[in-house]
Amino acid sequence: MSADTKERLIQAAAPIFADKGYRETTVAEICEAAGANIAAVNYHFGDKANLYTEVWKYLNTIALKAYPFPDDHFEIGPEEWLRRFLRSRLECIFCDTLAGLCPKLIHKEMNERTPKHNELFLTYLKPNRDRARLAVRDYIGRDIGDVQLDLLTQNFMGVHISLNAGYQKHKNDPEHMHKFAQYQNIGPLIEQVETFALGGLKEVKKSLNP
Amino acid sequence: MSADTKERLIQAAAPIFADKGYRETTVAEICEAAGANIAAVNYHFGDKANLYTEVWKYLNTIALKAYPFPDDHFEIGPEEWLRRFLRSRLECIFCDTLAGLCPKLIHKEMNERTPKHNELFLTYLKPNRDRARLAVRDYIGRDIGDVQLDLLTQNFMGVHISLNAGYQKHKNDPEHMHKFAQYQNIGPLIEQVETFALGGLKEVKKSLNP
DNA sequence: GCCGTTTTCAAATGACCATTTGAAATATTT
DNA sequence: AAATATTTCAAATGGTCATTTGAAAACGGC
Repeated sequence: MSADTKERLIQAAAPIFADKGYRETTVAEICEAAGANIAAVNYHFGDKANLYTEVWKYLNTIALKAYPFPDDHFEIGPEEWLRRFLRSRLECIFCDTLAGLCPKLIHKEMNERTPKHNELFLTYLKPNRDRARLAVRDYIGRDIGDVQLDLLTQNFMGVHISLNAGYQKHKNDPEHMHKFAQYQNIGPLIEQVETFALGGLKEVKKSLNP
Repeated sequence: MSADTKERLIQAAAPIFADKGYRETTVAEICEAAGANIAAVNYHFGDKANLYTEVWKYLNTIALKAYPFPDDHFEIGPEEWLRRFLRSRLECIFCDTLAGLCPKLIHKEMNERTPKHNELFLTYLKPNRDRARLAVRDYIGRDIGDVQLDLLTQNFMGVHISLNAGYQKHKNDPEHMHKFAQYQNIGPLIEQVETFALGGLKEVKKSLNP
């Protein structure tokens, strides 16, 4: 059945792309994992790059459903929004369900210029950054230059991004395995990260006092 | 002259590897840039991977000389050490001399598993992380679990790492060009980043109060 | 159960690239 | 300057992959 093979290809490709990135993943191994013929990817998707964007769509939908973004911050205020945003990112990174493949895929993409990089960046990544920037601006609450705001947003976002990078890097490393993954109660760790990120913002806010 | 060609290859390869990473760089283009024959890399270095490690050695030496690490922190104290460490990393990232290629190369390597990854990581990256971890531990100054300390170190290091990633990504992007690069006076920006990173540490320290 | 369409398949194609080869050129030694 | 070692060179080799091809198989409407 056609639709079935197409779905199987996406589901088989997702963990492989997330594990090895775009270039290191071969069409052959995806097809093998999906139990499909070597020509299946080109038949169903045209080429490897299109399958890759389908995998993004697939994983992003799953992750967004399991770890939704907080609503806009007009009600809860920017600080609480930032806290919830960060928490949902961290929970997604450290979860071991399918949704966890999404941060993994992002991590791989961030440092590889795949054929679809710009499209993916604009569709899936930039909007989040822009929303966070808005919240950071409102949190600071006074005049701050564009460059300074971009820098601060980058710092804030960098907290979970670099955690993601470190986690992906060491997750399967026997020496580091114990670190976060097998830590039963991840809640206090997440709180510590929140304290760090919000603490950084707080000090910068303080330093901007007139 | 032999030694001459060898040097030329390293110097020509450095900016190319730093720009495109290991895999995307072809031996052919390195040789062309160096004005050498296609066989020169294999003749002088054995293979592409060995040339790559030579480039690491070359750029690391240059960067370390221009932006040295602070001395051990028994005299200046851990907070000042962390501040100086961060500052020297940031200055290196934002400089536009040859030394700036080193963070660029690191950035590329971090997310690509080159044949020499483990060796390079252990030689050039891990020692810095371990030194920073020591300083963070002394800064906190009281009992903190291994996992918590690793996490906090990762957060602190992540500040400049993710800044490096963002900077490398957008440096040549016409829309973002203005952000940091053409900013004449980078000092205040660096101070803001320091405030963020040290502020994060400070809050975590505070939250650990008995 | 026949016919047009869709999907699968194994084998071929062609592009890209690191590395090898062996001869020619250049440098070094005596 | 002859003999030897080193370095350069253009062309060939071989491996890896994405993609194509055209025939076979499965499917769906009638």
